[in-house]
Amino acid sequence: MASKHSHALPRAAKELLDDALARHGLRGTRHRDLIFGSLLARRDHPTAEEVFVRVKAMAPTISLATVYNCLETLVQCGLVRAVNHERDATRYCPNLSEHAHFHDRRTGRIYDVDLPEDVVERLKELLPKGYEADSLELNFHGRSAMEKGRAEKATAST
Amino acid sequence: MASKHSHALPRAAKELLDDALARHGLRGTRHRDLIFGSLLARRDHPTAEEVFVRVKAMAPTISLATVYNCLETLVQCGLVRAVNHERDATRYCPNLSEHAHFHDRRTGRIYDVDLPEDVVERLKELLPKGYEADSLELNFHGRSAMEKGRAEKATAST
DNA sequence: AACAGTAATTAGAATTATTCCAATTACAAG
DNA sequence: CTTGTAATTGGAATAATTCTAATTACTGTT
Repeated sequence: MASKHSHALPRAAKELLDDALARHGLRGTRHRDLIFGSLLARRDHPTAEEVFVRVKAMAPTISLATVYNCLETLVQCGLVRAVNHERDATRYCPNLSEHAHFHDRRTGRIYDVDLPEDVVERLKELLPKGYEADSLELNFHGRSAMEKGRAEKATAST
Repeated sequence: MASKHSHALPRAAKELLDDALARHGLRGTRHRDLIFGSLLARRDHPTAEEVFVRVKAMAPTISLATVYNCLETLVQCGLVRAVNHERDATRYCPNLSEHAHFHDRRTGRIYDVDLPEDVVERLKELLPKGYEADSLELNFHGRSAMEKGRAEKATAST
């Protein structure tokens, strides 16, 4: 049975979160903990709605607005990345390392793809002078050939 | 003074369009001409609304729905690319060559950045096996240092 | 030129993700 | 325990886009 703390933040994550919030002059709250925790517990790029239903299990009174607020806060603090694909609902993933995304056209799932730092640097060299990129976003689109409809290396998403 | 044909399609573009439409079993129409023409005439990544107002000058009765329809048609035919940035309105650019986009945070403008074929190939090699990408999307985010608020090499956007 | 069949266009309603708002609640510091 | 600020809330509001159900325009055929 899932205890009230099945998604409790590991000590390290908790510190990461509280530090980041403090650095931004924001408070640590139960909802922010829960939401960050739910993202870490299941790294499948959920939408705000999906986070909402997951988190409601542990905080039944939470509102969707709060989920949006908290997610936005986490993004601002650099702990979470917002991932957009066309006009679909924004999805969220805990950041940690630089990576690209692979969008499977067939299933709609999103997979993380490791993106080495030196590749990022090389890409930035494509920019004509005068253009300073502080970040970049790389998305692949195609089909992943998975035998049993299950992810192998990368993390799946709805 | 702008004549009724100030945005008339150059012969080559007209052929490109009609061929692409024919290949997809679609008809050439005045509206499709106008919209494709307006994109080519000013390559500044306009939104559907912006295309709407531009095209209304020459076809005052055109509806926004038609603009959306035509843009979608052009995208399907591979003549135009839809560009998304976060949750902003989709912007459209005539395709022609493989390229990345640079989003200027300050102005919101989008610039095209040439993306050599061999770089694309190299990037696809980042994918673990089992993942077949048929296309990729590369977006830079940052600030462009332009002296007079005017584009130098790349094409500006609203 | 009239006809049939399909495709394109239209105006406006409907949808959807997200943001805004004004009111309440929860903390944190003095 | 007050007081100020930040967080949360539910519901209304927004904005881009899509859908719908007609109408209109072509295309190819007689």
